[in-house]
Amino acid sequence: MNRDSEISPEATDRRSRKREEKRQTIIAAAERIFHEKDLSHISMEEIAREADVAAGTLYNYFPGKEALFLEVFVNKLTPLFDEALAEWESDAPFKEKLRLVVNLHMSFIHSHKGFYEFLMTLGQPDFTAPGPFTGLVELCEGYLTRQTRAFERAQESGEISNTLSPKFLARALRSLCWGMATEAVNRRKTQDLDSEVEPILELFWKGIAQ
Amino acid sequence: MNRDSEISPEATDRRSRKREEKRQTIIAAAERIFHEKDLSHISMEEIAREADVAAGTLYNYFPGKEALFLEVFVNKLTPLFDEALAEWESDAPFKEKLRLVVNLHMSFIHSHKGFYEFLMTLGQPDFTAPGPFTGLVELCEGYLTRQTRAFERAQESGEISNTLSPKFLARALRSLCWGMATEAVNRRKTQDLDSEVEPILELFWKGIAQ
Amino acid sequence: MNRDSEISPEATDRRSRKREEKRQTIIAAAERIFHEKDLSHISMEEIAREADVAAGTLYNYFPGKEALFLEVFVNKLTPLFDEALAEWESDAPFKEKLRLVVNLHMSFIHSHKGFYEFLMTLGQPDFTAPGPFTGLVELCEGYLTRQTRAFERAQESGEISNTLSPKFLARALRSLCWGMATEAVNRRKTQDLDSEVEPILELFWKGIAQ
Amino acid sequence: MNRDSEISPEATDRRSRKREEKRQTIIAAAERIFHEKDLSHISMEEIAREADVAAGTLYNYFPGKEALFLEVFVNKLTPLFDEALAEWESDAPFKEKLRLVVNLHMSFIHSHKGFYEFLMTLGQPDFTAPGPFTGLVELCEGYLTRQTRAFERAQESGEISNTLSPKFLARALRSLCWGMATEAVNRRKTQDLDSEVEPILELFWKGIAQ
DNA sequence: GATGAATGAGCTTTCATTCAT
DNA sequence: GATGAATGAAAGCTCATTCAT
Repeated sequence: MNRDSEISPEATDRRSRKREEKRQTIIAAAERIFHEKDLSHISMEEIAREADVAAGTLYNYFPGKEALFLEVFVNKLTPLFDEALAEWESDAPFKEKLRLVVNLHMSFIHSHKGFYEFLMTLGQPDFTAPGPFTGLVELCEGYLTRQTRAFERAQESGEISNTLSPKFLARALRSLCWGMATEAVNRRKTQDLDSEVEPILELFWKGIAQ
Repeated sequence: MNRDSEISPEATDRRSRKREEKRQTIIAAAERIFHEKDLSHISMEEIAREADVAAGTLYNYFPGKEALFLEVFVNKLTPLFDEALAEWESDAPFKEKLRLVVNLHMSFIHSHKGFYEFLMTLGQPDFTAPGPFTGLVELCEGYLTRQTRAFERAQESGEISNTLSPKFLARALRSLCWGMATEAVNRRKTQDLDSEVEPILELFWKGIAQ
Repeated sequence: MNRDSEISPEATDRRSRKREEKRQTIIAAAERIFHEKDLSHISMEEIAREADVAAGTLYNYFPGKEALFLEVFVNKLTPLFDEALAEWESDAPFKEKLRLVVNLHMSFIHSHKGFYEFLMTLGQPDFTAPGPFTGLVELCEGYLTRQTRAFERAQESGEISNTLSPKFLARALRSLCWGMATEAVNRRKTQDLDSEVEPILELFWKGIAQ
Repeated sequence: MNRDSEISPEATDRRSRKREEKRQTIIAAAERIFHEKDLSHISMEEIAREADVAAGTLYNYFPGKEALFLEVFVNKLTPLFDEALAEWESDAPFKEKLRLVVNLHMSFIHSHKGFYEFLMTLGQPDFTAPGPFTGLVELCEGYLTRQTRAFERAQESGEISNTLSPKFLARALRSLCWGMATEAVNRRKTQDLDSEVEPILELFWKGIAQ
């Protein structure tokens, strides 16, 4: 009853809106830098400079470096995964869904290459041991699981061959997308990313077609 | 009569043999540690301890940390690539060569997971810009190029479909192998690595078969 | 007619009463925390949280951390010293007064151990040099002086031996109480604190008895 | 066989002698500063400056700040305790031993005031919980235990009254010495420290004499 | 050549204090 | 008056690299 007695609800609202905006400013700054560098080469000082705040300010918003990046990852990956899953669970023909999902991932990687590099390391002992990035590992696993179910259903309905396990297919698709996109991005041929989609689709589709 | 006049050739030899031995001792030590940890978490002190030399000694053999690891990578990758290329250039049926190469890569990854994780980061600006690991990037590119030629020849001879570019195929194969092996290693199901080879082969082969 | 003309005395009163209440709320919060931790491990943020106000508010009531704690100490010590002095200045037999005062101090220490620990550091250069805690040093000195006079009077009236200087006796008594209480509290034998009173009294009394 | 092969034993010796000297230089520097300030106000940087080395160098000799100070304390306290125990275990008349030990402690405090202040805080939860200073706590306890036995023997032989428990006496003596010495030092009347010995002795002796 | 002590820039993090709202 | 976000100067600590021996 004490501390709120003199503050109008609107003021509180505006403040928390501003706060949320700044959180996003910081996350965006971290993301921009992450785009260019390895996690271990990014300093909090650098993020602060990019976000145009003092170093100490970061700690008003995130308990530490790892927590900050966890949010960066989760914030970016969640909408991607949601969109992809909506696709998988639609009624379109399987090949169509495949094309759309590959497109989705490729263009995401196009603009978020650093994420995928980092995600490749999530299996390292440091991370699989319960730790700061456990939440992220789980997020990715969850997505993979639901993707696996999409392959399962397609096999059951006879849309694709059931020679290979659905789990293998989900992983293989992921590997192909990541690998190809990474290569393209690394070589700075990002304009060609779209042109990579059809070959992947063709290779993969021929590989699984009934 | 010149400044070398007092050193016998044999002594020089023995000295340089000893020197080379110590170089290898250090490289081997670095490799053992790299097997367990991220590059940025390995300290020169730690390598020195593992190699049973003083920290300063490392700098008599390598100009710095990055140069040391460059050698580690090159030393391990060269024999792998050589063996794989010998395979590609043999006269066996293409599908057979494919199986062998996939096997080769998967089992290498099995015992050198850290290498692949590191290699995934080589495309980052830090590295593609001329830098300490340029040599490594070139080594990998060279391998990829020669692998590409193997696909080219197989298309020319009609052994495989020529719908997809050989360069795409070389990269797609690499992505599949790395992606699948990494997953397997991450999940600690290393004993199952062999069982991954056949699915990859099947998916890929169906995708490219004439 | 002057600038206060629009504020009724009662309103002013109520305001200053409220202000004083909040001051006390803050002091009480700081005291509760001080009970558990070293001064240098207590943050203003923590005090604010405990007092259920914002961090900035503390600075409307106290110029800074040290000033805040100065008040904490003075507020707690003043009643203790007042009670002890009332005792010393009573007409009871000296040994009885001694017992009561020892009891008073021991039980105070029992529930305010942190205070005494802190007081032990007041002699450090940081503090004896005129500084934020000068007021506290003076308060303690004042108490000691009046306690010294109690010993003086007892010597003059022949109640105790006058071999030792009254100033020495006052300090020795304080040392004994603090030392023994601290030990007891440190050892978590706080339930035994009462049983420490009699030995102290006996040792001290035999030491000064006529 | 590798790393030592080229280094003569003398060189090794000289090096470790130098190392030990520097250790002592650092400990001495830390001690000088500790003499003036509270532990929590001393920074590693400051110690390094006083010892005329770089900040990082400190960490070549001690794993951290606490470990450094632990050594400071143990190094200074051990000889004091040894000397005092030799005294206690001698055959001199008890009163004589008492005088010597009081003298010993008082003059030690005279030149190491900071130590005693710190020691007073050793009972705090932070420290009694197993932690960096556990070793120090044990050292002090060990001394107190042996001092307690000295009182015990004196009671058994009838040299002193056995009304009070020997443990109480050991603690009371310590409290008196510390308290009185601290006061004297705080007031900068260090020249008068010697004159404090006799009053303590008189008070304490009358208190325990048979 | 080998050694390992010394360096110092860099890191992440904490926190008393200020100040716009 | 109250708020809490922002500040920035520390702090403790790590480590690649240098260099006298």
